[in-house]
Amino acid sequence: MRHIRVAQLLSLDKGEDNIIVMGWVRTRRDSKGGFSFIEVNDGSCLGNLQVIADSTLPNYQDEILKIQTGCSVKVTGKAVPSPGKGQKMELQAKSLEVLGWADPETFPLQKKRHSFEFLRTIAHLRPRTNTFGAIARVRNAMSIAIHKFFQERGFLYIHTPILTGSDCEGAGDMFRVTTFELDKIPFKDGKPAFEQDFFGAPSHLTVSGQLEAEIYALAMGDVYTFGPTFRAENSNTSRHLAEFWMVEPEMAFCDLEGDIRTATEFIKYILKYVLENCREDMDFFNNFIDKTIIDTLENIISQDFRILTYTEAIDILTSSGEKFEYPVKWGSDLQAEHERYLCEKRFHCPVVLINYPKDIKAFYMKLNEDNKTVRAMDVLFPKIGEIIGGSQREESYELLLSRIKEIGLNPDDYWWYLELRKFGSAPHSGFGLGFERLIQFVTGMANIRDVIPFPRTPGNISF
RNA sequence: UCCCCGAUAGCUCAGUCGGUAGAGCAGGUGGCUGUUAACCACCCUGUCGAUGGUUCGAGUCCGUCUCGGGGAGCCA
Repeated sequence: MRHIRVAQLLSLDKGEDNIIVMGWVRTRRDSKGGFSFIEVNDGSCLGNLQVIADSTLPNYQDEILKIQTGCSVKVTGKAVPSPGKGQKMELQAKSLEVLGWADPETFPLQKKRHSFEFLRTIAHLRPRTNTFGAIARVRNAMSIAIHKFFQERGFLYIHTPILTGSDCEGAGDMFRVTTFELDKIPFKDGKPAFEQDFFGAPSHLTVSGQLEAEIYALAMGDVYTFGPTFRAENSNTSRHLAEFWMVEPEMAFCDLEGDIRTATEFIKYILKYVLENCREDMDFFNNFIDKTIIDTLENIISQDFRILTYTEAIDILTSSGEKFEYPVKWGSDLQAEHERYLCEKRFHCPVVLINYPKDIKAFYMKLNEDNKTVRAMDVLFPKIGEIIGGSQREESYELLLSRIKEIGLNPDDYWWYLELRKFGSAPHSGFGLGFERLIQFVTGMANIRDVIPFPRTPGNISF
């Protein structure tokens, strides 16, 4: 007896006896010829295994005829080439044991299509659907591809902290972490007495591992982080989560051009990996979610990304003749409609925008010689907008210090970050990529809440 | 957080001019078939999101709230 997964069984090139398969029933069809077809899925692949259960099985009348969508079963039998259409192999059951029943009156999943909104309310059951099974497999493959890409290039995987004492990372509102009883917080001089809290200081969930990654880049060379990130912003969109996963490479002795090269190669590598390793799931997305998704991915792999300076982008937008709701002006941030015009209408490919005005970018970005712009880079994708944000970092102690003061931050809070520029400073660059946004792009899924198993958004922490 | 749209059977939705609700799917029963989103017939299914108001009468009109969707902002 050999327990194998459905994916393995379906790819057998000849029959094999004494096989055990375990999984969940998707549908049952009875033949009055004296047997039933039972389709079993075990998550190993999109396709179901067709099990043939003959009426001579001892529990045929009592159990097998009562099997419904959702039951878990253990099937022992012989894998044989299927005489029917639609599958190469099938399993002739010698025994079929129901491990867990699913009352059809109350089991919420049906054989028909459900809305994603409904499935979100049953996140404990939605991975048993075709779409969410496919997403889980693609998400897994993309995670592996991320590690493969960096490991093949000698990057070191760094675990940066989830809990942070720096409340000034500057990338948005943070979740507070405390062990205080909320109804009896100790106060001192009208403020919470943080010195009595667990860490003895105000503490938060991280909004980025970048600053810590820089520490390791300036010791190990090329490093990357890949982990959860938290933003307490009240964002209610199809592209935002309060908890999401971010990939953040950081490279020593690397300038903005090297940063762009890595980002471009990285994205293409991931897309290629998914197309090569998740063909069945990608065909599914292409058929049922977005009819152009495979073409789109193949196009992006074969195309060069368009690199433009912020100033060039402003010129293109102002001379485009296009009517925008928000005016285009040098010095103000580009709106979603502007980014969409560049990607979708003008260049029909991903666009890399560089050299943004310093006032609309973070303090740690390296100042250009013009003293007005910084060595920033945003990678803009059609439909989903900004997917990567990165920059060459300011490596000059004096310039970084004056930038920190200029925007009103306290240099004491950044003492260790500043010291990196004092002792053996070196040019270095990095970027952050929103993992779920890339999954959205790869699968064609419209809502980011459907590409993470358990989405956290304002007002939603169930499951 | 702002703008727009929506909430009706387990699911997906229709519901006209204000007159106490319907279809498909699912489920049940029977039939049929190496079937494969199976098919055919019959049967069952409702706090019309919550709350207040207008009205003889509200799923329908008005106010408030909750939740969801699309867009915007913030960003990845």
